[in-house]
Amino acid sequence: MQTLANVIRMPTPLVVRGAASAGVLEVLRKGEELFAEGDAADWFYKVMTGAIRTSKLLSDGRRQIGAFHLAGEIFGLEAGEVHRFTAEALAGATVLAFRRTCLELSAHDSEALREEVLASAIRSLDRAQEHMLLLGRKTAQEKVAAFLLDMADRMLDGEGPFELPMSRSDIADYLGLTIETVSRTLSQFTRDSLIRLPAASRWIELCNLHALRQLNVS
Amino acid sequence: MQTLANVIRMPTPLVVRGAASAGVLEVLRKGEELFAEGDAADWFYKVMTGAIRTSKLLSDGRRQIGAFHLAGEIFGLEAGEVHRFTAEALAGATVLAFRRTCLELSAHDSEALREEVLASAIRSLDRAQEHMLLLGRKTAQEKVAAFLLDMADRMLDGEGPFELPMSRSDIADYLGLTIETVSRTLSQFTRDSLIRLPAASRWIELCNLHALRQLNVS
DNA sequence: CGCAACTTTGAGAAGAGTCAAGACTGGTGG
DNA sequence: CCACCAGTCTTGACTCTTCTCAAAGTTGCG
Repeated sequence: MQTLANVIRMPTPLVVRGAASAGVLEVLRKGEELFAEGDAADWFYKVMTGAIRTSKLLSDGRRQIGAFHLAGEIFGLEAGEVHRFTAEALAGATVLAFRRTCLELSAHDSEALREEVLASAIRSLDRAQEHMLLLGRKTAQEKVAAFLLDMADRMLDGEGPFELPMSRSDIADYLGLTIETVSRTLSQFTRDSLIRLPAASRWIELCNLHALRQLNVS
Repeated sequence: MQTLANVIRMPTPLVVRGAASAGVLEVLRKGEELFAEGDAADWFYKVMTGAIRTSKLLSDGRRQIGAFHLAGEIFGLEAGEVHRFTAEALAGATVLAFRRTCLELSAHDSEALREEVLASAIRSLDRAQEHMLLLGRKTAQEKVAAFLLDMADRMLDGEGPFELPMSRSDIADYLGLTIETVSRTLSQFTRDSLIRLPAASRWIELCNLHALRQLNVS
């Protein structure tokens, strides 16, 4: 189903100025795919609102989510001609799409965008390094604690419960665990009073930051 | 022992033109550290000869190697003021060092270097994505098969045995396994005639590429 | 309200880790 | 040139974390 996204992209693109340069705004609904592994990589994107997951699939269905991108982050830029991972909206999201060719023009129009893109690529690489350490060397408890602290840090301005934008399955595929292990670990954290799960399963409150940070070794 | 490296680095830096821009050549001996996690990130590097490993350590000593960099690859560029991982030479290696400030000058001198750096960052991100999939979702056998095929592809121009530049411990820390599991998996591959280990433990020959590629799911 | 999708929980299996010992390699010095 | 030693690698026995399979409990959307 291509609704708003296409309407906006095709007849008369809605060009937004600001951020860094000109871009085309796209509105995505929950679960909607922005691009898939193997698609031509003519565009790259910046998250305006909502959250995007980027993932890779093995032929037998095993999935690894490489990152959750929140507002302000740039993603989808490729070295080759095609995208090397899939990007989907976690819930509703809006993104600004940029033609990849923008970067190739040597006009200094694109100077600012270019710098933003390089900085963003380096930050993504940083995050990827950190995530490889988590995937390769941390225990299930450490992984879940790291994830919760990271999400709270990025989504929350202070204390209190907050709503995770992703399912247990997304969390599992991000942390290299199964949904059962994620669920069991959250239950254990609840029993140990590290967190509270107030009924609706995507809401969470971190109660014992100190203990969570101890689990989140570094 | 600081030999050529210091001679070159200190009195009158040997400036090399070519590649993309000016750089300072450094010679590293086996195991020598180029920079550590937390060091000021005033320089970034391009591998000229040999191989470099980049890694992160947890406080209790667990280590994750993020990448092995072979000739031609750029690494060590950071978003912040300090390096977020350690870089060490696997065996002897030479690298070209660039001042990070090169990139900040808007002169079009640095245009070409800048482009090379962005391309390199994107390629690194690509590799990181692929490696996260391996770390999070592949079995020990699949990890080792993927590693062997990748190394053979990067180090070898065709058939025949080749010498891995890294120890079992490096391989284990790269694949998120223990050295025992790496060793057992290589032994199993040998029993199954997928590879041959001709005495000297770092030499290896891939005998059954077809079977290895089947293990290396994608 | 009802059903599909998601989440939790349990029991058992298995892949990879740990601990321990022995073999091999490669470099050093006699 | 050979012997020795430290470091590296392999192998074995056993443990344990996490996965798998199964079922019951929730949630939330239509």
